[in-house]
Amino acid sequence: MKLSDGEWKVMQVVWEQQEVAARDVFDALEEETEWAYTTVKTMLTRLAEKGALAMHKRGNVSVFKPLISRAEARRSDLRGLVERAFDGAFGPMLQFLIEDKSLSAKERRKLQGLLEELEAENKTKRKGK
Amino acid sequence: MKLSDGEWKVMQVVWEQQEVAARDVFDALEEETEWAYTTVKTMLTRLAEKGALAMHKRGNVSVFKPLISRAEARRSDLRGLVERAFDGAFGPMLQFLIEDKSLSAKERRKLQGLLEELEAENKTKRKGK
DNA sequence: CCCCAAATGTTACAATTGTAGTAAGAAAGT
DNA sequence: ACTTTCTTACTACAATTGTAACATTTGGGG
Repeated sequence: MKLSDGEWKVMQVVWEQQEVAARDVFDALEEETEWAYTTVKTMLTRLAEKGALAMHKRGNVSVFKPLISRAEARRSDLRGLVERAFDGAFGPMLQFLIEDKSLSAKERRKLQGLLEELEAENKTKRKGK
Repeated sequence: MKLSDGEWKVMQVVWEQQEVAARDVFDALEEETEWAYTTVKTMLTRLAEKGALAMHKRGNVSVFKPLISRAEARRSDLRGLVERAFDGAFGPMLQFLIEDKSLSAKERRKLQGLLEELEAENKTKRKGK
C-alpha cells in the first residue's frame, strides 16, 4: 500500500482517532494544512477506494476506519525507501544513518541511546545461552 | 530534491558511471526494467530540467552528469519518510526499525552487527573521558 | 413543517509520473 | 553518395496526486 504525502496526513489522524468523519479530519488538520473541507473529503474517499480505509454510513455521515495499521504503512514506506535508495538492503541505510553528517547531534545521541538500550536488552536475553 | 521511483533508477546509474549518455543508462537498466530507449531519454531530460543532472553536448550526443550527490538524494528521501511517517523525528523510526517484526532475522543480525561495531567505536573514542 | 448549515457525491483541472511513438537530423558502413 | 542506424527533440496519453467547486440531499433548530 503506497500512500502519498497528503494521504499520510489524513491517515495519521485516522490512526489517532480510530474512527473519524471528514469533519474530524478537517478539524485535526486545520492547523497543519490549508485544505478545504472538500479536499479532505476527496482524500478520504480515495483512501477508501484504495482499501486503506473502511467507510460506512452512520446516518448521512460517512465514518471511516483504518484497514491498514500504521505499522504496516510504515513498513511498506520504509521498504520502498530502502529499495529505491539503498540497494534494497537495510544495512546500507543504517550505515548511512550512522555515518551521515546530516543527523543532528541530538538525533545521533538518540540513536546512540537506542543502541545502548538494545545492547543491554540483548545481554539480558542472552544471559543463559 | 524529490526523485520518483523511476528517476532513482536512472540516477543510480548516473552515480555509478558519473558521466553517461542515454544509451549507457538504457544498457545499464536493460535487465532491471523493460523501458524503451525513449523512456530513458525522457527521464534524463526531466532530471536535467529538475536540476538533478547537468546536460551538455558532445557532438550530437547528450552527456549527463549528476548535479546532486547520492548522499544528498538519500538524505532528502530519508527526511521525507521520517517527516511523513515518523512524526518528523529519527527516534521513532529507529525504534520502529528495531522493534518491528518485519525485519528478517538476517536484517536484524545486520543491524545488530552494525550497532555492535558502533558501540566498540564509541568506546574507543570515549576512552579518555 | 420549513429552512439552513452541513454532508455527500460528482466533476474538474493542473502537475507529476510512467511510458512511449514519431519526425528529423547526424553518423557510419559500404 | 546512399542507405541504415542512432540520437535527439517534440508530442502524447493515461494514472496518480493536489486541490477544490458545485449541486444535491438531509438532519436539526425553531
